[in-house]
Amino acid sequence: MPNSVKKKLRLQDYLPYRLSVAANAVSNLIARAYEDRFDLKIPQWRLIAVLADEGPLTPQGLCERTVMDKVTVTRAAQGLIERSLIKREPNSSDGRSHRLLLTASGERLHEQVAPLALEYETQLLAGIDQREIKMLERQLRRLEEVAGELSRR
Amino acid sequence: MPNSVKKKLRLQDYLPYRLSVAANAVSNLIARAYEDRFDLKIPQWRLIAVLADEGPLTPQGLCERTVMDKVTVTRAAQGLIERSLIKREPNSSDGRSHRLLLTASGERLHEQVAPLALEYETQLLAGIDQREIKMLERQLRRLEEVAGELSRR
DNA sequence: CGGGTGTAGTTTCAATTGAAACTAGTGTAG
DNA sequence: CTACACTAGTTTCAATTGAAACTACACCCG
Repeated sequence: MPNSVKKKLRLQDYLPYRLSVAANAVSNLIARAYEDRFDLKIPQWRLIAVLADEGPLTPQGLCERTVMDKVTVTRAAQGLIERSLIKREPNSSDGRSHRLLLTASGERLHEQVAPLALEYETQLLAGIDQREIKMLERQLRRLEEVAGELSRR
Repeated sequence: MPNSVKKKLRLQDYLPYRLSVAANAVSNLIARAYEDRFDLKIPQWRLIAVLADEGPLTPQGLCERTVMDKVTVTRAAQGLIERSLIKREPNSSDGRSHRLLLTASGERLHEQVAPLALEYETQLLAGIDQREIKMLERQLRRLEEVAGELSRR
């Protein structure tokens, strides 16, 4: 593109806008589903998903894997502990920290939520072919990375 | 895919998660830029962008075009009115409503923000070819639409 | 060791959000 | 007309968010 061609700005076609709108629509859908059926907020659901997938982790580790603030992790964990879906164990290697892990009932809950989560994903992606899905995922990761770099300047 | 193949759930590969993370990274980047340089919040910037593109609109019209709540629009507009970037005119055809439009200084501000906005978009999409960009946009619109439909049941 | 600097997690507080209540004007049916 | 149901926009209130302060422990240096 010759750089003399100035693109006009239309919010409707502006990528950050489209991205935000799409993400909100999807988030709201899923948030309502988990809230209604399992009384889980999204941060709580994320902790459960990660703990089920990776096993015990410190809050720190959960922050990294969920890209959530440590405050958000603390609070999500408190809620789950109250419901005995996860529990704490001391962290022998660092007394400031602790390990969080699913209880048996947390695991059972996860076994219920996971299929629903996958079902939503399937519905959302229905009619998009496998190749495009891969590409979409790649681009989302790339956007995240580039945005991260730009903001670190 | 034979439906006996059960996909395992990994948060890292879960589309709604990736979408949310990417959108947050991009939003935060842009939000900081506008805030720092122009003292604009994202809802305010959206109003300006739409008014510059489409001319005077009612709050209602702005809700539709920005996919924001009417409360959010009211508040964003209040802030802009205080700074005289937009103004109100009575709506002759409906006394409950009014029209919002950019002032001269609002237009000047828009002329400053728009190039920055486009520059960010360019940076974010750098290295993705035109065809893939179109596809990404199409998929984001589709996700939004499907999510909307699913939530309306 | 003991003092100082750094880090993990929690708490506090102020800002942002959106649902629900509210206000004022519209439009229609009798 | 005028009463009633409805809609546009604003305000109120409670929930969510994250930055900053705080607490408790870790780790390094002399």
